Amino acid sequence: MPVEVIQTKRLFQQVFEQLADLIAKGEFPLGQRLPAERDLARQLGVSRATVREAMIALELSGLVEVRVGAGIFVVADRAPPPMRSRGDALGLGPFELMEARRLVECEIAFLAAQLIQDSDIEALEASLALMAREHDEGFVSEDGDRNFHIAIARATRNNALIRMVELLWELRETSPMWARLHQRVRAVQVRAASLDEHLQIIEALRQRAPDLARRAMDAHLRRATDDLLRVSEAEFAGEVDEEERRRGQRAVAR
Amino acid sequence: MPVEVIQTKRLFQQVFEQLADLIAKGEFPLGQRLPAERDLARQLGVSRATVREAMIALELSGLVEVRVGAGIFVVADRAPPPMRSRGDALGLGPFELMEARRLVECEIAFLAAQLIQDSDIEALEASLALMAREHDEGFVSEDGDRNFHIAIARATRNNALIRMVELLWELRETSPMWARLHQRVRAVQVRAASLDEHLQIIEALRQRAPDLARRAMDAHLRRATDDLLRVSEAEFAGEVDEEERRRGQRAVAR
DNA sequence: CTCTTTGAATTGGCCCGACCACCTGATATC
DNA sequence: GATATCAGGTGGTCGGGCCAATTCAAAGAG
Repeated sequence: MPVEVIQTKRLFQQVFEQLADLIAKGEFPLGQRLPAERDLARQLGVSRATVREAMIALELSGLVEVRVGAGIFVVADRAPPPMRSRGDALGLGPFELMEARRLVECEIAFLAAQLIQDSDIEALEASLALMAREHDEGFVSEDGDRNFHIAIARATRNNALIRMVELLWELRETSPMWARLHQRVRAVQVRAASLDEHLQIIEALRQRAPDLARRAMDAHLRRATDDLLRVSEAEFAGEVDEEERRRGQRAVAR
Repeated sequence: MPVEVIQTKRLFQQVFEQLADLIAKGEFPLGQRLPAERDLARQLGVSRATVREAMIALELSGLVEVRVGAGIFVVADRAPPPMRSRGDALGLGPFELMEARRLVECEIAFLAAQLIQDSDIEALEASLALMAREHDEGFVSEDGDRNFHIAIARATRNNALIRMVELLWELRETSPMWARLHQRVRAVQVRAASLDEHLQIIEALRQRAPDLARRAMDAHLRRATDDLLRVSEAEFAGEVDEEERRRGQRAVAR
């Protein structure tokens, strides 16, 4: 027989949910001060410590702001985003990522070439130097690579674009297939080629040549996709599903 | 003279950060039990209530798991997403958003036209119908618009691209300038034009015409940017800073 | 000897009352 | 009218206390 789920939630969670609900329903309008902790505790029939714990949860959720000595104020009426990346990202394959990167980073390079400043170029060269150092030491972190691509986005001075490139790298870390595939790619060592391609991208940006920058970025990402594809064919013959495989080839052939 | 920032952080935050740091550094390996709350309180020189508040923060961050009667266990060694959207998004302007949308959504439309299936087109028509209904009733939610653009991304079958379009709409909601600007745009009513443009995009996708779809999407987003620009000139002469203004005009003229 | 029971120790959950530093707004002062 | 002052309210922190859940080893049953 199916058993009932007993009130297993901790008190502060119940308080948190109730308050979050009231805020969402507009019972506590945006900007308004919540009742004092002591009052809430009395009204809810719990101790002040419990209310405080719920407040910390509300604060971490970005719903309220605590102003010492003044009170607790509503600063948002709903929790941010459900953070869909968790669920969705599980089925996210390496070629999806590369396809998305080619789609946006080429255009970002195009735009960056029009807006880049000398200080940005210095940042790019620093990232390249980091990659070179990592390469020499055999210590292959991806920080250099990541910094490089984010630095280009930064050159557009567009926070939305920066955020998007960051998202792509965050998604990569949640992709289960990625780790294994990319480990193989690193073993095959293509870092030298990658370094050279990055250098060409920098050169195009330095010349403020949008079309050239876009082409250089496209070539870079296309080769990276090729490497992934080759490795996936060699080592993971049955594991990469058909749709993914087609995506990889389409990305190359398009 | 530059003043020092006083230790204004609340105690539980300091405890939280210290513990999160120790966990990240591997001092408390993954899966291991943390010292008892009472012990931590004694070692840290704070009260148990403070430690408990920090624990709640750690738990909400997904770093630890509380098992009543057994102890508190490390379940992850780093916070999931840096959730940069908060900080960055504050300085995020409407034209940044539109620039980013034009950059990626045009290419997405191009790709979608190659991969779209009949079921996707039905979803698009449903979104359009929702928009039309919203328009007739004067009840202008943005759900229809949002669904429409996400549905196009969905037609690419690429989860990374879908996630990116979702991100752009999430960012919009955190943009302070956006709400005010867009409210004005709605007042000027351009919904009818928007509906027609959406229809043309659907038509291009139905014909599986990539270039046409890209152009239609570009025209749509360009007009939307134009409207924003016009409103910002009329109503917020001094409030939109110069960089933002240039971005808007560049986006139109490019 | 193995398996079960049981109970003491440990742990987190929750509450109480108190004190402090800080913020705010009304009051008193100039 | 502008400014300085002060009392009340607010969150921050503390220490102590009791309870329920968990654990695990010792005691008991087979």
